[in-house]
Amino acid sequence: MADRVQQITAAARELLETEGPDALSMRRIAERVGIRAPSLYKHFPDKGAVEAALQAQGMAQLAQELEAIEAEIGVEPPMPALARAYRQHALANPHLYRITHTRPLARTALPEGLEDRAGMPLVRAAHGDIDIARSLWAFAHGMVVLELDGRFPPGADLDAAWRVGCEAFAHAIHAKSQGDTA
Amino acid sequence: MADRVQQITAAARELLETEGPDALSMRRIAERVGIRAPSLYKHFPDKGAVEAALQAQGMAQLAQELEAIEAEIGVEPPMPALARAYRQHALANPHLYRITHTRPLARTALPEGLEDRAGMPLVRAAHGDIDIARSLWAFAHGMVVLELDGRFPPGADLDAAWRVGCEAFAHAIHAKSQGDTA
DNA sequence: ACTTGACGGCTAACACCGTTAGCCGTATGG
DNA sequence: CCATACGGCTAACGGTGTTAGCCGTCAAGT
Repeated sequence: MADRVQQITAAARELLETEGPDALSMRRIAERVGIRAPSLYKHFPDKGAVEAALQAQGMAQLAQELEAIEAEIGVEPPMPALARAYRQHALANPHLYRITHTRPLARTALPEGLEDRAGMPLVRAAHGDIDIARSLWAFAHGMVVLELDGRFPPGADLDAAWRVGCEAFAHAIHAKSQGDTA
Repeated sequence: MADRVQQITAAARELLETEGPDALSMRRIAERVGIRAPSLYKHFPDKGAVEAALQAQGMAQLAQELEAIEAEIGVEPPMPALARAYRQHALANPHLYRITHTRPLARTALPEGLEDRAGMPLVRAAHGDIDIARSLWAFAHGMVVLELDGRFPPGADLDAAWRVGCEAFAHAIHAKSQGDTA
């Protein structure tokens, strides 16, 4: 009889990961918890609220994994490692990634500061340049969603695309730092 | 009594653009055409097929707009103008862009060569380097979907993010060309 | 100790969704 | 003249999110 809210989000997450987003229905979630669908509304106002809870989970997990990579590498240039971790997170949790990052973010339901925390590794990689950080984020997100949606041609060399993108941004960061100190 | 298929796709497109993706139901489409929902299945095998027709429309329109920009600019560096056109297309047709580019592409329902045609402007901007073209595409797509989903912070300077991204890729293209001739 | 009220289940139901089965009028071609 | 294909239709199925309303249990207050 642990916290029902937690039980429900756990059931939702398992359902999402094992059977995909179409299986994420209120009735299926309730079934997994052992209650009926209308009872879910005693704990969540609507389906969007349980999806928001999943977004919070996805965001927290991404933040944690990126921070782990930052800690692992030393003074190495962080970009290729960060990019690899970002892509790996998305490929390992495709449905969670999509529900977390490919729809409006339920910011009010998010733990304070979590969104910023998830973004900081990229900001640090960009030496604090917020514009570069945002375009770098867009690049990584774009690569990931295009891959998840099967949008690249079948034989496309995505490692190469990631590499040239990372190099382009690494150069931009380097040039910006030079310009700053000059 | 013009081609019912065309009538249906036109109704679907109007519905999508004016009321958003939730309004794109078989019953609503049929209502707009003046028939009942089951009759749609005399012309399309399922809802996915009419969505595929919309994807074809979205892809063709994007290709045409990018080609128009290419023709308009002369030997100027094409990237900022292409990026502007790409973004403008997405912002002007947000629902069409999403249905066209943020799900698996129904390639079999697409006119022959259209997908390649839509990608060629970016390939040409990348001087034929397919890896740069793909990462550039990911950058543009990422910027666009993050903006459409309201993922950037409220006051974010997206023009600046687009600019630094374009500059980074422009430099990569330039460097690659130098390296090729060297 | 009795009552009250909140909590968290439940069933029934509504309005919608995509889709199928099966019927029927029309219009065309052999 | 007949047959067949075309393109409408109604009825229905199983699914969706969600609401209304009922009821048992359990804790707190008087």
